Amino acid sequence: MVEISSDVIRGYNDTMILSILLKEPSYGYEISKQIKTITDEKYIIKETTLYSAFTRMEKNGFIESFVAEQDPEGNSKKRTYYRITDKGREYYESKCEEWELTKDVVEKFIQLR
Amino acid sequence: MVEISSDVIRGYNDTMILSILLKEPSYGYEISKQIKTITDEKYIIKETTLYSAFTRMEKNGFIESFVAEQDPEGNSKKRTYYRITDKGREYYESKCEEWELTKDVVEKFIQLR
DNA sequence: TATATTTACTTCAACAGATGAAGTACTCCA
DNA sequence: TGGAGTACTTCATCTGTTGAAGTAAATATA
Repeated sequence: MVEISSDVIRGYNDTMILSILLKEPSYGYEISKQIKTITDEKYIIKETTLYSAFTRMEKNGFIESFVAEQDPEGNSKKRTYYRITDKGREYYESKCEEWELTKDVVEKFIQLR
Repeated sequence: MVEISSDVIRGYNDTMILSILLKEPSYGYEISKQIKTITDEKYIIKETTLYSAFTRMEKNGFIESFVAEQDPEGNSKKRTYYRITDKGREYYESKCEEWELTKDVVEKFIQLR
C-alpha cells in the first residue's frame, strides 16, 4: 500500500482546505471528512495539521472565522466556521499555477511503468 | 513568475538526486547543474539542501560515497562522488509510485484554467 | 602576473509545518 | 450507563530547508 508522505503533501494542505472553502464556509470536522471522501480515503488529514492550518491561514488573511450554533435554537454545540477571503482566493489560484509547474518539474525525474 | 515553494518540493529532492544517480555516480556540483538543466532552470536546488540530502541519504543507506580525483594524475581537486545502492533504487521506485498517488490526490483540489 | 570567477564543498543556527500525545467537553444512540 | 462520534485545543518534538558565512583549489580574464 503506497502512502502519501507528509513532506510531499506539505505544500498543499492549505490549498485543499481553501478549495473546499471556495464552495461555502465550513468547519474543521466537516472539512476533514470531505478531504477523506474526495480522495477516496487515499488522504486523511491529521487533526493537528488541519487546526494549525486554520490558525496560520487566518493569521495570513486567507480565511476568516465565525462561531455558529449547530441548530438554530442555539441549544447545541458550537462550531468555528471558516470562510475564504479574497486574499485566500488569490493564494489558492497562485497555488494552482504553482502546481502545474511543480508537476512538470517533478515528472522529469519520475519513471513511469 | 510562478515559483516552486520548498514545501512542495520537499518530498522530492531526494528522488531527483537519486534519479540522476541511477544513470551513473556523480557529485554535488554536477548534480545541481543537471537539475538546473533538466528543469530548464525552473528549479534550482540550494547547495545546503543538496549536501544535507547527501548526508541523510548516506545515513539511510540509499547512497554510498567515494572520493575521486578530477583527473587521473591525481594532482587535481578532490570530489566526493555518490553512487546509488539497491536500497536507494527501491526507495526511488517507491517514490515514483507515491508520486502517482499524490498527483491524483492533489489534483482533486486543483482548478485548471 | 594579479585578480575575479567558478568549482566544490562544510558548519551552524534558525525556521516552518507536520505530528503524536494528551486532554476537554458535548451529543447521540443503544 | 456507557461507548462512539463530534469538535476541538495545547504542547513538545521532529525533520527538511535555508541563509549566512567560511574555506580552498582551479580556471578564466585582464
